[in-house]
Amino acid sequence: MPELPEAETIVRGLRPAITGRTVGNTRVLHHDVLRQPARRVADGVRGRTVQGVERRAKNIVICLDEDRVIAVNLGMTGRLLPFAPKVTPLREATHPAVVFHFRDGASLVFDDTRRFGTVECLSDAAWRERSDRMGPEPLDPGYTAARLAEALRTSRSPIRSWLLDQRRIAGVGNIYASEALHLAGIHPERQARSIDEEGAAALHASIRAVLAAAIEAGGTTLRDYRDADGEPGRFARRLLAYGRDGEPCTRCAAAIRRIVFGGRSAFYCPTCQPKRRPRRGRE
DNA sequence: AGTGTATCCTGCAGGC
DNA sequence: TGCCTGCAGGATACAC
Repeated sequence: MPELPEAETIVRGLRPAITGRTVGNTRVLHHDVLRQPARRVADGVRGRTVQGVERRAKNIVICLDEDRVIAVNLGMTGRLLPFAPKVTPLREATHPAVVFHFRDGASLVFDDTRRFGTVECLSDAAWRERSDRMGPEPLDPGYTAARLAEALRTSRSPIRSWLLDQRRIAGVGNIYASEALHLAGIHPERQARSIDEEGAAALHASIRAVLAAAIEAGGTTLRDYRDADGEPGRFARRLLAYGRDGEPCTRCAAAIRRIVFGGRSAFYCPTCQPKRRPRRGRE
């Protein structure tokens, strides 16, 4: 569920809520969200203090002192809910999977209905290695249109699939892939390498614009997503393509279509996003 | 290097 | 009301 803007929104809310707090006991209610023994997580975080909270792609990284991080991937329905001292976290969460108790009585709950999310305790080096395998951050100032164009040049995969591949670009998921392609006027099934410099520049600008606008709006809530304060995002009503099949395109009024490939739905406007590259100049 | 399929899980909407 | 099917912001493993 949560893509880059949702993860970013959570990070911003979490940072002031947990930075400076020291972890005490950890309670694991659902072991399947861990990728390592519960003991290793509990021992790895106990006694360590939160130095900061960061985001990488769709992951939330809680940085502890003494060379440790808690890396959280929210999957489809994951939430990270901080609670103040004296609040009973298990009474507030609906599907608690892991509870981190801080020594001052505050707590942090990883709550995940479907439990596709993951929680890991890693050394800084192990996390860096993981992070190095992920593609560039689209909002990074160093991520240029030329860089995107170059990366697209050799790939035969459909651009929507390309955008979802976290090794090629970080943080884009199914919602914002559809939105960015709609804004850029590119059909989701177009081969990545068929997109020329101009198209890549449009896509680059669209990806950044839609991600930035979604962060500004606190993310997109379709059903489950909530920020660290439990609030839904406000970007859902600004979606122009995702989930709008049958509705008129806001630009040309043609009906938005839904197609399925790569096992997932893609939404696009058949006229604004032609499958063949639009011809330039005279016929 | 691609694609399709299945898997992990729960919940909700829609059809009958 | 109940039962069924299909669908869902992700990631990965597999066969072809």
